[in-house]
Amino acid sequence: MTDSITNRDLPLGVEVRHLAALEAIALTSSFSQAAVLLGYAQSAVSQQIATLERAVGHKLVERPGGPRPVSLTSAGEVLLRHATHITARLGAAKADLDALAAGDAGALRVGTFQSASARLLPPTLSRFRDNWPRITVELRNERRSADLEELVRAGQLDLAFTDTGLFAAPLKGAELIVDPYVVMLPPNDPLAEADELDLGRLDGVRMISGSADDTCEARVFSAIERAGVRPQTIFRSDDNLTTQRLVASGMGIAIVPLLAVELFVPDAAVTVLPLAPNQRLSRSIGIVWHEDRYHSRAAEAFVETAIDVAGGIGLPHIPVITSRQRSVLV
Amino acid sequence: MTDSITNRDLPLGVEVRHLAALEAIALTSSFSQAAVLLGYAQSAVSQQIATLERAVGHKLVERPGGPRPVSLTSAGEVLLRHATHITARLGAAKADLDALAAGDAGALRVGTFQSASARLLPPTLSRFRDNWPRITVELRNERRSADLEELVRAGQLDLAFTDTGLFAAPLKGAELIVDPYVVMLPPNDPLAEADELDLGRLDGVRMISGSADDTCEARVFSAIERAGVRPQTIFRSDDNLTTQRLVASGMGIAIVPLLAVELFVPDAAVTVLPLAPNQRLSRSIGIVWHEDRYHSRAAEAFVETAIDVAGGIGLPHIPVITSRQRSVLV
DNA sequence: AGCTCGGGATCAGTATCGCTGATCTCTATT
DNA sequence: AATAGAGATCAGCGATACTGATCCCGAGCT
Repeated sequence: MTDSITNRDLPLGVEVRHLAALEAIALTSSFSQAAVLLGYAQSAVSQQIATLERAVGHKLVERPGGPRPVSLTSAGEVLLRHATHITARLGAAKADLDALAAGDAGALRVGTFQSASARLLPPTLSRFRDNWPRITVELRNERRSADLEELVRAGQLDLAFTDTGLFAAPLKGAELIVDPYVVMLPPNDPLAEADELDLGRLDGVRMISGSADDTCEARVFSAIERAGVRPQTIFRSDDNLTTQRLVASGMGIAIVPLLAVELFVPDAAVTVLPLAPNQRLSRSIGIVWHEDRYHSRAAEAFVETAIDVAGGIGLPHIPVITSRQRSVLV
Repeated sequence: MTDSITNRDLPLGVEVRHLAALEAIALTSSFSQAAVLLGYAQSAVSQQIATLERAVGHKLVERPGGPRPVSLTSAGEVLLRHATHITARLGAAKADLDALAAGDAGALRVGTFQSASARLLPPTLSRFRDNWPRITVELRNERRSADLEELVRAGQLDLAFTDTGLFAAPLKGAELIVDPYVVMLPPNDPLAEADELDLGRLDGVRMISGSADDTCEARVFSAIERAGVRPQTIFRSDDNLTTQRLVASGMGIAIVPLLAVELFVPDAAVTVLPLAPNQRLSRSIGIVWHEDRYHSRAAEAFVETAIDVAGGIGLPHIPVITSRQRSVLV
């Protein structure tokens, strides 16, 4: 370590409230609005920024004068990036200390994405509630699992489900389940005759895909590419059940993680096939948290419960079952 | 976003200097020593902590009374983790603003690890110096590339070479070169007869390995495991050249990245063989930086130079050359 | 042009805050 | 018991971070 003590004293006089002021200004593009946001008089904010600018030795805010909105200079932008992280971190610290104080009560902020919510979350939640009745679980749904990780990193979430499969610092995590990709077909599709699907047969086939920026979609796309075929995407859908309904109505096929398939929805009956053995594709669903943050006993218990539930879903079963009696529909 | 504005005002009155005080106490286990460290009187620190404790509503420091050293409570530990990151972040902000001000002068803190330093760094450095003479490059060597990434994350380094091959947030990076693993053999070793080495032949063979906690070593180990053999590690060495000398003196063989091999050291002549085609193993060497930090033009240029140099090293060549005239020694 | 208005800077004044230095208290040591 | 070392406490002062009033400036209106 080059030694953080000797160079820590350098940011002489920079204090949290200055950074908060900078953020408020960035947000509102106005000193006076920033002031009301922070509960100060306008002159206070004006002086705070002046002090901050003196402290760091840079002009941070561009004041065009007159009624025009103010903006950050490039130095201001640079500092702002750090400021947001610092205040976020402080918020996280507060949350941690609250959680510590709350003990077995308090809140647990959990992030989920669609297909985790569908199958994994309800049983986890209900079992968790039985054992930790005084914990309020606050759920937050995001479309992309990467966004959830970002929220955990920023301290806005205590736990998040993820399907990226990697727990790089500052994230720690546990793997819950390996979820194989399967093909959803209209029940009477000719491709449904086989016991499995070879991606090579998808040339020109009509497909319902996920959003282009989805990790799932990326995985599927690269697998298809690897197989050297070009199906045609006739529709993109964010929503698993929508996709399934589209498939059920015969519009095309879809390749989705098994957990995303709703087997028992009457009007969305589809046939599910595994992929050919040498083309097997899967995602690993896990749960992550921030290594630096206080991991309450409740959070710990939530993770344990999730692991337990995931084990109970019995991944070994499902693909076997589905591939046998491969047309599963009500 | 749940909105960082509404809950930002919660850490009422917590300021940077309080966190700095907490850190100093954690470091010294003493109020008075913390005070001299920070340049305050002892009473000041005492009051700062008191204020901080009042602000967060937790006892943070355990004062056993008398001459016994103080320690942090669990709440103190929790807060400390955040505090270190916050102050580190502030330091990074300072460094960024300095770099911004310095323009084409100033410092660039670059992290390296052994085998990157050996081959990639010198030409990069010399070319960089030609174009950016006023930039001081501060080098820092770490044994493990993961540690370097940690330093970049903490803002202690502006750039770092890496061999983990992944640029997960908050790190961004560029790939420089793919470095294949090769076998180093004593020149007269019977295994050196072949044009390549099949890991399957390593059962019981004496090996010089790397440290057990090294990523390189982990990769090699798992490849060997996959091949289903059990060589015997007779020695572990951190130092590439030491390893090579040990091999040269006939003590055993070693599997190392090609860039780690010193081809022209007189008293360390070894034979180098590629691995069998289906057992090819490589690492990807890249260079990383922090996505939130100010990426100066100099840093940008350094990356470009490194990419350029890496391209010039001509990875295509070397393995071919070595496998042909496979005994390379002076 | 001149006027007006919105928004930031400035300034005086004050209440607060944060530091120092001296003193007090406590506990382990002798 | 006396001592020494370490933190808490307190008075006091100097710095500072607010408020509120005022000034200043540029854009847009008439």
